[in-house]
Amino acid sequence: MPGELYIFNSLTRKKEKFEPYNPPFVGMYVCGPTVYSDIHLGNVRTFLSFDVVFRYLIYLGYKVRYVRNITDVGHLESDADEGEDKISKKAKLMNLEPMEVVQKYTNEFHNVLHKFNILPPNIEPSATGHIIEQIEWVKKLISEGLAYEVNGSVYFEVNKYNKKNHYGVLSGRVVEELMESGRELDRQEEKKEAIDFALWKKASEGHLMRWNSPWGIGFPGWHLECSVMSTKYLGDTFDIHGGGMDLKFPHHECEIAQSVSVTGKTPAKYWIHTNMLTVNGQKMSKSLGNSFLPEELFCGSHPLLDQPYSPMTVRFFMLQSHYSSTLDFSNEAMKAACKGYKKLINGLRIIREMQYENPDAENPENEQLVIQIQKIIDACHNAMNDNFNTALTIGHLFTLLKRINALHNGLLSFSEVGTETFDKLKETYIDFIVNVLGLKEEKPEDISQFLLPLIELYKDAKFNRQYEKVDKIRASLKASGIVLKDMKTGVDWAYEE
RNA sequence: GGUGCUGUGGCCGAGCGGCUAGGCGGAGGUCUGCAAAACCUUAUACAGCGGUUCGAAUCCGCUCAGCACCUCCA
Repeated sequence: MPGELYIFNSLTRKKEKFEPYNPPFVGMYVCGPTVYSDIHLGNVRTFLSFDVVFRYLIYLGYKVRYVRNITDVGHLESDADEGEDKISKKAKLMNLEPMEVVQKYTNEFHNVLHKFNILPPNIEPSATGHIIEQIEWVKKLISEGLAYEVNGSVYFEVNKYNKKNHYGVLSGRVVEELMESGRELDRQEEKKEAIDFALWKKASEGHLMRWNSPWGIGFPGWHLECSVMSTKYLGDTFDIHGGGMDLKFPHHECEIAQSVSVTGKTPAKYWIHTNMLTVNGQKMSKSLGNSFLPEELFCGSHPLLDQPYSPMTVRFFMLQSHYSSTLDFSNEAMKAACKGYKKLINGLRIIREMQYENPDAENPENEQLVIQIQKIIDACHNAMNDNFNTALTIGHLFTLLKRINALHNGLLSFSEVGTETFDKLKETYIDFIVNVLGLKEEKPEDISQFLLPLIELYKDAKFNRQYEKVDKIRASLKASGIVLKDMKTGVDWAYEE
């Protein structure tokens, strides 16, 4: 039985015992992508990290409602609430309707996550689907006296909020310092203070995404959607809120300020922030030009890559580090991960088929061994319970794998392990790899690479009149849905109809 | 300038006061027609300098190197 789960809470900067508000239910909100372009591998890391959190909570028996949003409006291009909306800009560039851009990249996003075996969330709300709710929130914030309207835009007044609350609880920032040490902030004609942030922006003439509001035609600010949607689907208070490190400030800070202002409560109990994927020690990001797309990775087409890497290799690679550490991408590390992954997954194939067999009186149950295996099984749980330490878990799984392989090739007899321990070993290994870590077998799709040499064998056997062999090959292919066809022109194959 | 983080053997990467992490790679061995796989054994570490402690990779101080956030970013 797994013990207690501890989570590092960014809000308190401490590891805390996980006690959901309303067990067995758990509410988890994770900030999703802005769908204005393809997601890169760094983005994938974040969603992968939360996928494991989601999976492990389910594994522990919680009923999880996982909400991950799609940002399809309001995310501005340049600094300090100025500049164009990212989606809007892309739409102009591609000569598409903004919602076409949104759909295109949302589809792509789903596609990519699916390849990495990342489970879909239970609810995936979009910002544009919640304009009405967002307008309601802006109204509330104005009536609370914490927001003000200027020229058809509405801003959150951070200073005022900070009098009664602490703007900066999460990121450890102090408002006074923020105001002093800010960068050139001369462009903020509208705002009272540079640190104020937009709740609603007036749409200029050419702006493509526009909605009617009490303040005129406009669109919602970026931070608002998460406050609105998280509380709508998970309640004023919920258990886990997650996102990448780089969202901590200002995005999550603003979110807290908004939610506290409207509901009077800090929205989430546990905040989880995942760390960045780096390349040569630098954060992977589009602007630095060191990012690559999952698709480029799968076919090895990017200059930084010297070979293709499969989705599960990448998944394994990422799980070998802790979500809270930076992870550096390199070809060497990926190649090592590729081998490691295959080793682990070969073990999965073996143990799935393996049955306890042949009790053997000469080798009675080895008490030491049994204790050792039990200990490692417990260690797997303990590792995951300790703030989702997937790297350690994998380490333990490799130790279990040694026993599995030894059983497989007869270096260890089943009776030494005993039925009970064997069952537990099998269950743990499969459960952790498949359900918790979300790793799966990658069966080669291109069957032709097996087919051709097999067909050669078939021809040889036929030529030598080894019909037993011929029939065997035929049967085995048939089992895979392939039929061989003897024709005058040679041997061909077809999918069985 | 402010806030925070990191520095582990050839590479990646856990560990956060005493006990072999692990993977890849290296060396030796077992098995095998050969090979591969697998199994067993093994070497190579905690950026530097001080301090606390019976004991430090792990705590404290300083130094050096690097990163992230403070602007859009997962």
